Amino acid sequence: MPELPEVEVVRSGLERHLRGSLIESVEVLDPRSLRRDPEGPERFAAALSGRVLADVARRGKYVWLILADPSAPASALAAGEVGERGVVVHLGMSGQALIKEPDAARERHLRIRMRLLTPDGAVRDLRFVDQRIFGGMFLDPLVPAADGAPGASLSALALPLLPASVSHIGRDPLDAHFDAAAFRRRLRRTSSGIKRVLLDQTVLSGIGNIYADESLWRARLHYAKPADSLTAAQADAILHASTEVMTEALAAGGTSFDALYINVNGESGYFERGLNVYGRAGKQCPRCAELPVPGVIVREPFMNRSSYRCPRCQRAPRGFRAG
DNA sequence: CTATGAACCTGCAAGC
DNA sequence: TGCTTGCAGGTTCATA
Repeated sequence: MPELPEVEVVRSGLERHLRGSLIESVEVLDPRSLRRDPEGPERFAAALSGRVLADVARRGKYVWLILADPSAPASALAAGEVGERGVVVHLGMSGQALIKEPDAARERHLRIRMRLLTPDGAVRDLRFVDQRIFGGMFLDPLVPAADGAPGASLSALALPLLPASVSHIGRDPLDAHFDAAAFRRRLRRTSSGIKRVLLDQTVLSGIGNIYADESLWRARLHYAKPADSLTAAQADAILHASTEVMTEALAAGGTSFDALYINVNGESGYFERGLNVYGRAGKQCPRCAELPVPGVIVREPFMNRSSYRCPRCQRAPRGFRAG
């Protein structure tokens, strides 16, 4: 469910609540949420209990909690002295990371609970709630970023590290070290449809089905247009559009269609009203609305899901056949 | 290497 | 009132 803006809303909320907090205990209520953890629930809980959280970082749709170095003094936190592992959190389609009072009612899909002691002495829960269990948590070693730049798109400590299992994920468009020239070169190397490329998290990360469609609408491009047929200007237009739409969505607290996507305090974002095509089949294209014959948004099957576009603004490439 | 498809899950809405 | 089908903000792995 969540794409970059929604995940960043969660990351910044976690950072605000978790930096410097002590993990007192960990309770794994459903081991399926630790499917990707190599050592299993008991060792996961044991490894985290008693540790302090130094930072919360993100690349694309992946978030990770960085553990403080247990042998370093508290003053080392600010200097970026951190432990060797991070706790990766991926929300999948329906995951939530919530900060709650410990006695708050148990959520229906609560999967993992961490009891925390905050630096100012409060006791809080970090709760991982996930209806569909496509997301999860796992412990992962931190490794140097390939380019030596900070491994995360955003975090307080600009560490040149990231979890090993996130290292294949490309930088996201909001990352200060995103390489636009490399992105243009990558597009020229493939004849895949542009939306397929935008959804490939190794090319650039953070874009999912909503923001792919919204970016393509803003750039007036059809999802099936071969990447290697795009001009440099069109490639830049996509990059500009995706950066713009995700920045706007982030400012609005993300996109929420229902109670599934919420921030760490349980609040919904309001960017749904900023969407121009996604989920709007049968409605007029906002850009065509003033024309004599306005375009009407269509929904088309694409990669076992849906694509939304305006047939007037986003013409099919030559020889394109739907389905 | 690229490109599909299936698998992993639960819940909700629409249609019969 | 059921029951069935389709659909949902994602990723990974297996098969052509």
